[in-house]
Amino acid sequence: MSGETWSPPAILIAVDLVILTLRSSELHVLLVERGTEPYRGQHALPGGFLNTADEDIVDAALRELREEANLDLSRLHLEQLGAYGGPDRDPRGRVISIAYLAIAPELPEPVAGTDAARALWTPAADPLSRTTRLAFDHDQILADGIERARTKLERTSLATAFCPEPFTLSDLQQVYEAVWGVRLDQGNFYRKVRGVPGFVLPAGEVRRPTKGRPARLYKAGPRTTLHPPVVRPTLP
Amino acid sequence: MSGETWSPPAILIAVDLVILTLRSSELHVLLVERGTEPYRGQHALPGGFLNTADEDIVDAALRELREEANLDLSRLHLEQLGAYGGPDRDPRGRVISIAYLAIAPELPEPVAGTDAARALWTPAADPLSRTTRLAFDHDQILADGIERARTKLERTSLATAFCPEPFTLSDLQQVYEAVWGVRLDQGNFYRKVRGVPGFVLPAGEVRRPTKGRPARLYKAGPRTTLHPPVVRPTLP
DNA sequence: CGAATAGTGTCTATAAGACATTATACT
DNA sequence: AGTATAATGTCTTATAGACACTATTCG
Repeated sequence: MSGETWSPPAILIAVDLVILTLRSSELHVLLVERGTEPYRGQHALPGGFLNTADEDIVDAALRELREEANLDLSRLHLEQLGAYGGPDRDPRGRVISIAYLAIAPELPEPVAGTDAARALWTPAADPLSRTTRLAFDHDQILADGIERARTKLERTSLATAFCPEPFTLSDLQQVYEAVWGVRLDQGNFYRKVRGVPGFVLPAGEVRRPTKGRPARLYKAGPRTTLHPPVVRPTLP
Repeated sequence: MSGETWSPPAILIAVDLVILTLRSSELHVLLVERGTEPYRGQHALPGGFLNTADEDIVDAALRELREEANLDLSRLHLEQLGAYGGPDRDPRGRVISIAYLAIAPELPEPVAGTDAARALWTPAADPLSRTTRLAFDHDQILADGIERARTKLERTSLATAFCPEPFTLSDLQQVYEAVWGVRLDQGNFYRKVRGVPGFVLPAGEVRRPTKGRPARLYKAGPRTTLHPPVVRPTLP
């Protein structure tokens, strides 16, 4: 840090959110349709500008989260993805966006809130196979967010953040399958999960959809880092 | 910039660098001694403010890198750590810093450059055991940088970025041992590394320190992601 | 030769993958 | 009974860890 007396460059700080959840066993991301230029009418990640110079960045992310999505905020995972902002990112001027990854269990009423009319859940298919391009560099941010979620499933208990509590081990397995886009062997998955002490804790019992044997219920345990990790099937 | 209804919050964008390298088989980080307030005389990560509103952030990071460290820029790894900036981070006003992790092999002359007098390599011991506190939130940034390097050693070929080419497998092993702070079995390490196709490629042969059998030389291969990963010994 | 470092081989414990089997609900 | 889902068990294979052994240089 050196300079002291020159006027600061005019740079706007934005916050963008990659909000992931599971809907009917599929990974979904919350998008909004832009009502103003630029990229009017196109889909984009929810977000907005920092209100004041002394607003905390995480607070701004939480504010946007409340405005856009009606999620279970009590069990919310929120982490920063990073800063995005090439000089030509926004035609209105220099904008640097701090992107956040948010993960929460689905709620009965998925989309409602101040700006709800503009918000919609869309399948978070791999950006490559995505038909429409997102505004700004949001395709890149979304891809980074999904990749972050995928890698963190291996070594952290992030998967439980997708599940309303209490959940069954089948629920948890569906999280891994949906986020990774693979099928896992049920028996091996059970053995793995229950072999990591503190990952999940027993809760009670219930039957789910009037079909088959009732499943045991669990809640997230105190362990946040997984040893040994739940390894993703090797692709190459 | 067009005329806006509200003037943008006065926010300064800074770039800070966690520059890691290996010196005499120990992980070191480049620090500078601050010559101005605040935190005058205290150690800090090298960095500076964005020059202009249209300067690319990565360019600013590279500029600081050139100013502070005389490293092998041809084999440089540079990745973003994230944005840091609580409202009270800097007493001079609102500053949001984009932190980068830089990794490069050591050069014969380690520190020299424009602001070289202020720069010094210090052992990157775990921040907990560190005796002096860094300025601002740089202890946190440094800890995040080291942790990022540690996890990326497992699944990427990042370790080769620490080694001047060509390198021996012992050199590479020392990288893992220094960054992870563990001892690895040589035989198992050889088996592992050579079992990942494209991780390292043969180069020639040489003897290193007039002692013992000469070691084969390698250079970094095309593979950047490691399958299967080089797993860190389980701690808990 | 001995010391020192490089590299290979081998045995064992552990974890993963495939897959069969049992368990418990429902209609 | 028949079906559907949950949970456990078993066998095989791959991999990690420990460690002994051989190889090649130097003095």
